[in-house]
Amino acid sequence: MTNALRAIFPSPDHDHERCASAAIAHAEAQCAARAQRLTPMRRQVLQALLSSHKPLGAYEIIDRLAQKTRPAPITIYRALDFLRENGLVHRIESRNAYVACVHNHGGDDLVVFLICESCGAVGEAPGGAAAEALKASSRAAGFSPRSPLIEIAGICSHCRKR
Amino acid sequence: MTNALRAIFPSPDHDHERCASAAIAHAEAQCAARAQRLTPMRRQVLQALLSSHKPLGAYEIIDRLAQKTRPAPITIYRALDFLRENGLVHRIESRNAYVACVHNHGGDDLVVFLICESCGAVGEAPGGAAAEALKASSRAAGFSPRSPLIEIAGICSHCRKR
DNA sequence: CGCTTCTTGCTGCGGCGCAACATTAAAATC
DNA sequence: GATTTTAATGTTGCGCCGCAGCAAGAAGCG
Repeated sequence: MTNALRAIFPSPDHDHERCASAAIAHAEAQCAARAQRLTPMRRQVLQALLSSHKPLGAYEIIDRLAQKTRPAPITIYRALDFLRENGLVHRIESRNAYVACVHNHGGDDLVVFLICESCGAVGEAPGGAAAEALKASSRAAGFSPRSPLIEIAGICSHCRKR
Repeated sequence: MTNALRAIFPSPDHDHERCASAAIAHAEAQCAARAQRLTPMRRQVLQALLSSHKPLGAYEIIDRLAQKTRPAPITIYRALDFLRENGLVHRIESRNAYVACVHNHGGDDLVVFLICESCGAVGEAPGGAAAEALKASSRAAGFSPRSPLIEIAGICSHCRKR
């Protein structure tokens, strides 16, 4: 798990071009497989989120798409809903913001978000053992868990070095 | 941990009167110990939250306090800030709402929230092993965690029985 | 082509959260 | 006790968040 976490947090000098285009390619494949339509609007929203690993609020997304016509908030939310339903985007609850998923995990897989308070980047790690343990223990307590939400704020290694 | 989770989720037929007054007493003790002032406003906000184990939004709190004068939102937020800083109230990020703390844990202790989607009640359990494991593994990944946020939505045992 | 379905646009609204400043109340100091 | 200092509350205002309800346009299908 340690390695998974390390591997997953975006390094400031990774090949982000490649990273983003891989995510787009995955989105296309995912939608094709599910017979879902990755429309221009949805693609634009996803690309806006893929421009960095920092979560964006809906209104920030609007600003970035505001080339000719400025889309209404509801338009963005609908695109985000679609992308989330298809596991392409996550909502960061503690930020009221959204990040593109670069992890290619199953739709209902548990994910741990590492949120750097310095650079704002968000890393996404498989929940793995810890999440399963949480589910198991809450189940043992008579609670029927849907899926745990785990967000960890802190300082990433790259920011700490500086 | 299993027992802790079970013990902590509020049963619909627990002695809530006692539960709430104990929390108030603890708040007074806590504030006295820290030389902090539990003003009428702050006490009222805490009591509003203690009226149930369901998280309340800031504007719901306003409605409940609206006896004579309707406090402004900022007033509530300031009271909530104070109560949170003193570990008397938690914010449920996934709900944009707040619950009174009935767990008497240390200020920076890790807490797991069990949120029943049926009755809306929130149980609070010591994060214990799972939270420590999360911190440890994120630290091993070079990440310096502040404190993990763990919220688990699902159905509580009392609602499931019905 | 006409129909159905999906997607997007438009209008409007309410909750959330706080900044900046003014006012009042409580502590501290003399 | 009067004054100064500090803390708490009130007032005004604003921007983001998230969606309901309805209308219009685009894509798929027989």
